[in-house]
Amino acid sequence: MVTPYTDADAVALLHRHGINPTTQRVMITRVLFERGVHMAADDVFRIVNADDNQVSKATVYNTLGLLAEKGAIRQVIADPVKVFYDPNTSPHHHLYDEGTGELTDIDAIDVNVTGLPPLPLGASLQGVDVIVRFRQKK
Amino acid sequence: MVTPYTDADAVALLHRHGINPTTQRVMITRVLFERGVHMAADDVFRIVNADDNQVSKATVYNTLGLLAEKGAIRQVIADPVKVFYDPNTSPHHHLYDEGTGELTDIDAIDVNVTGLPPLPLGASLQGVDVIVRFRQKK
DNA sequence: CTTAATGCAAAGGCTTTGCAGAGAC
DNA sequence: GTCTCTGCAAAGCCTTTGCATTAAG
Repeated sequence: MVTPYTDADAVALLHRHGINPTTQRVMITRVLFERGVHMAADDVFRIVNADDNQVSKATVYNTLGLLAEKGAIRQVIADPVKVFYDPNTSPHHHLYDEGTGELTDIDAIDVNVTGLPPLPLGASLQGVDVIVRFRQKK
Repeated sequence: MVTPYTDADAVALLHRHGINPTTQRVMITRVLFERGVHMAADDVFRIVNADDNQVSKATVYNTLGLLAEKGAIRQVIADPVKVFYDPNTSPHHHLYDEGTGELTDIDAIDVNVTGLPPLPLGASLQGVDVIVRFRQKK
């Protein structure tokens, strides 16, 4: 499903995270937030360039890295081969199909993680990832 | 810390998982289980070849993959760049330092994950990974 | 002798980097 | 004019693969 997400929305989001909203960054942001689902860098690259726009691979990688670093999106490490980028930054978890490499969301509403130990001194928590890995029975 | 872990222990472990215990496989198994900590394939490769033994990179990768597939060790996907292999297959979770890439264990004894949704039909659970990501304050 | 495992080197996929050119203010 | 961003291509890193060689029973 494609949620309405305008250039103005993207610009606002970028500003909110202290990122200079250039043409390419806005395009990349829109691709992610319109669809609202995590994708790999390569997916973003392909989609951005689908409708004749031109954004280089380097810019896609750099921008995704920047967005993640600034907290506008979230990196999801679940696949041994590639990183997913998730526009959903609210607490939620992931279901990972080891057969297909497909990643889907689990709402965090009902999920509770308790009993975690305290962090090392001077450390700031970046997030708690819960990844449920499954495989289709053959 | 290096726990006593003999060739015979390694052979027994391999047998238990239906793996033919060849010289190289025993060496690799010992490296992991003596130290008892997760390491990347490259670490294993370096250690195995440290004391003049000769095991090729391909064999290290193949063996680690085989051990993981057979359930003798566990793959940990926490670093965007490389896969860790963990000789500890009992339930436990991980603390990941985004700055250094260092991975440490969290006992699962006190950790509880509740409220997970049911799996898709015909799926078998491979595991639930909890990864606590932190970063040193600068 | 037959089957399985190993080693080497090359290839592959994802990501990062260096640097020149283009764009923004 | 200065500073930032972009694009291209090359390089980097981890991992896999193909195939000939070697070991095992």
